[in-house]
Amino acid sequence: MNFSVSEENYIKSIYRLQQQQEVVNTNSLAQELNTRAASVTDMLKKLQLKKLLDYEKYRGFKLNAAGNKIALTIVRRHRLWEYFLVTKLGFEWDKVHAIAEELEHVSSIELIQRLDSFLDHPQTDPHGDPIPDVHGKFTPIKQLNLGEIPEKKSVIVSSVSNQSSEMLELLNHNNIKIGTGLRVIKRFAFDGSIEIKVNKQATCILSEQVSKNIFVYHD
Amino acid sequence: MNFSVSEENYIKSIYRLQQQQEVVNTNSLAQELNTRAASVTDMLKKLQLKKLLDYEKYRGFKLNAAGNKIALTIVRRHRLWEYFLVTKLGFEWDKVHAIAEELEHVSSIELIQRLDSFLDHPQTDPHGDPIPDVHGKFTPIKQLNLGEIPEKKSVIVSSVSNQSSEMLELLNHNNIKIGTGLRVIKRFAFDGSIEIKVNKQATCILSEQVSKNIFVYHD
DNA sequence: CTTTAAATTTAGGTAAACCTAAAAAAATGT
DNA sequence: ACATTTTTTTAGGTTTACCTAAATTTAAAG
Repeated sequence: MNFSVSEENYIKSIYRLQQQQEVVNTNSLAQELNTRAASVTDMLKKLQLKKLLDYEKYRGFKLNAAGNKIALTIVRRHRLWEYFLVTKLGFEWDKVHAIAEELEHVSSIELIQRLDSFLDHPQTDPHGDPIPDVHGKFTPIKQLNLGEIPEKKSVIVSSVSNQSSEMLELLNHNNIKIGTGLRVIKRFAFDGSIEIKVNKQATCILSEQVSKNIFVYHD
Repeated sequence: MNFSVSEENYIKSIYRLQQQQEVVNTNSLAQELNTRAASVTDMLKKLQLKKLLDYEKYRGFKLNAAGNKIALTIVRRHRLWEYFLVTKLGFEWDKVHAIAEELEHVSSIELIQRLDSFLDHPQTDPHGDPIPDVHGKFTPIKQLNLGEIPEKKSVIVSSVSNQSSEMLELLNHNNIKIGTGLRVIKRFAFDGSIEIKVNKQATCILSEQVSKNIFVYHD
């Protein structure tokens, strides 16, 4: 079956929210998509009609197996294009999200197959997120939230969940990228901010809001 | 200014028709876009309002300077993507048109700049058509129509104007591609078909309809 | 020079994807 | 338990890009 750009964006956003909350609600999806709750309800009906969604009025909704599969092909396209933009065209990793957001809707199956080969079947995108294979399978990296790493622990940055330009600009400023080694020096109970050492060199302070969006794995 | 996918497709089609006819008419544009005359009229008003079009009711229309410039940036994007698909992803030259048709609407200026550099600033697309530069400039190759080449003349294929899969399949079958040497053996007055020798080897017959869509330059 | 035919535009309507405002259901506080 | 707040849905409207059918303009033919 074939989906409109709007439908694909809804599917992708529902998928993303499901990583955090088992069942998604109308308002959070509206916020995610920069639209209004009433518009979301309209689209939910449509996606339910197309049998991609488990949806009970007033009770929330989630993608079913079919919906999940489609979400994963969109995620796959998005992350392959991001990888292309960074490794082949030389974009900075914080500039690719918006462009990949457009490219991901070009739906030729052969295009994505060939792009994948051309890029030598990359496993993760420039933000460290895994790229699903043709069947939607991927090995999730067991990631820990930087906001929960205790003092004196050393870790390596694996991915960043909030990919806004503002967020990534801040990370760039502090020389933090995928693969960077971090060590938590001090944790401030007052506001949840943490002091960290970056690559065994400079130290910096990250707000709780920032550290919650950084995922890491053990050194 | 920013244009919808529909607007861009109209602009591109008007540009293409203008290569053949100075002033474009509603019906031929409707046919080109696989839509109805009434829909075309709707869009003409819109494009005129946006000051991209010289349009006189019932009298035909053409792109003005602003419209032309936009057409050329779309053509540039389309041809760069076609070049990418063939040289980097290994697509056959007759399979890329539809995909480039989607990719061309991704509008990031930086994307196209970087793609152009990545491809080493190609001058022509896989069909032999010149790729306009950032300013819309390109050097048109002086091309002759194969349908008008006299008997016993040898020429080289420079481009193909009808890029339908069917047309290109036929050319592939006869081993004709950009750069192929052709010699007109005989011209049949009855139906305008011609007998040609391909690469000094096999001979084949091309209908007038086909030969009219092949452009060549002197050997 | 009028009649007919062809091309084009207008009028009015549809579907997709949005919106605001009001109604309905669910959650919350006392 | 019931009133209030929050969340969600419904009702009805807008815009874009289509459509058909009818009216208008231009071109062609006798």
